[in-house]
Amino acid sequence: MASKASAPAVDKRRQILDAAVRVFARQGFYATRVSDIADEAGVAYGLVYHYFKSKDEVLNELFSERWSLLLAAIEEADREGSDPRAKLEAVAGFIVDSYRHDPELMKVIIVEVTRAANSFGRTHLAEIRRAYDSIAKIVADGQEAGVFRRDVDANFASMAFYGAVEQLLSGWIFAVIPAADSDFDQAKTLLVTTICDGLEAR
Amino acid sequence: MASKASAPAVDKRRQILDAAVRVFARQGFYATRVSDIADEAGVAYGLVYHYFKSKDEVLNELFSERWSLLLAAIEEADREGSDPRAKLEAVAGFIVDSYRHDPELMKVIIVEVTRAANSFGRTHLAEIRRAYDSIAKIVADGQEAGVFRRDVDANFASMAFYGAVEQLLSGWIFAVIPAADSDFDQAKTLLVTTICDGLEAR
DNA sequence: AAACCGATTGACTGGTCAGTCAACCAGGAG
DNA sequence: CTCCTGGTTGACTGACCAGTCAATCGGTTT
Repeated sequence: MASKASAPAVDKRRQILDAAVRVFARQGFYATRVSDIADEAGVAYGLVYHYFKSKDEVLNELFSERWSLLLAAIEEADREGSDPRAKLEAVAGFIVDSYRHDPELMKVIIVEVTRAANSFGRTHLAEIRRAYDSIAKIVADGQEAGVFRRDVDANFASMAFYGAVEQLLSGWIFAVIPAADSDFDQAKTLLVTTICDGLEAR
Repeated sequence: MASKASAPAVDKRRQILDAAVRVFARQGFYATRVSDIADEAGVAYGLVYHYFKSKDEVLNELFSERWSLLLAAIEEADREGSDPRAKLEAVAGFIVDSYRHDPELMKVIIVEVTRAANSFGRTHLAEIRRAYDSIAKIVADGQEAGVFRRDVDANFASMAFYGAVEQLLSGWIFAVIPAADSDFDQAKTLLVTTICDGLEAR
């Protein structure tokens, strides 16, 4: 019987996925050769095809793995948050922390999938949409409760909020804005302040 | 002497650029063959290389052409606007109108350049940044004038604002939010309302 | 009418790469 | 010790395509 001890010393499949993240982040999906992934993972070329149907499937797997966590986090924020604002802060916090924890993976997901309207973005549109919808629901509930104004459509607000978050990550990815630990912490509250309270002095 | 009448009946270079927009928008840059562009433009394959050094240069040209208009528009908004809020509304308005007027071109610019951190986004980073900076300046001036709160960093606010705008276009591109004429008009004011006044009821 | 010249054509080439596959290896079972 | 199985290897191939280039065309100049 195959005991745990006799399992392969390392999970090659995982090894390939992790290597793919690094290479995709560095070169982009299209500029990445399957051989780059294999080299980075320290396995033979053919092994990539033992675990994955195609190069596309590697990226699909990376995306779905991570995005399902995001969806779960948004739904948990909605369930557990005390008020709409706290819920939005939890969502922003999760995304920012995801980036802080694994910037390469988040870069790949955003650049190659979420913002790629012509390739993987289309493929995963349904999953991506689910995130927008969940955020819109938070806003709509806030309106229902009288906390949020009703003259801003909830779907519209959801896009604006998510767009602001993603653009921040984009700024970090492009290195156009500073990305120190303090910046990440500030970002969470600043994001919610901006969207909920607005820029105008009062 | 070459009179205007004897000039080529149609500007083939322009014809190629316009065709490229349509093809890039439909298939994405990477999935587009140079022959697709030539076919769409109704010219021979080789002519594309008569007018452009490479396939990349076609996209570069499309981007730079349009982006310089955007930069000019932002700076004009800054110069002519009566107050910070009006300036931001002018910026949002210009971008939204750009999309309304030529959605395919804006799709290409956003999807293939602005959001492509690994390829053309890097190439044009300086130009893209200039837009962020100009918007940040509008915000900073607003803070200076006491109209905008000072506890939200101007660069941060600029990213949030631009991100919200771009995500809206993205929503239209992906067809996740409705894109009727009335939606475009509403978007302009809603965008500014959200960012300046915030979502909270008051 | 002959030379000229830039615009236009499209067949061709050289290089690249995703995906295949036959062989190899390790270790468990009989 | 031999067979079997599933993980692992990497050379190979078929397709694809960006970019080249020699030939052609049409209008101008002399």
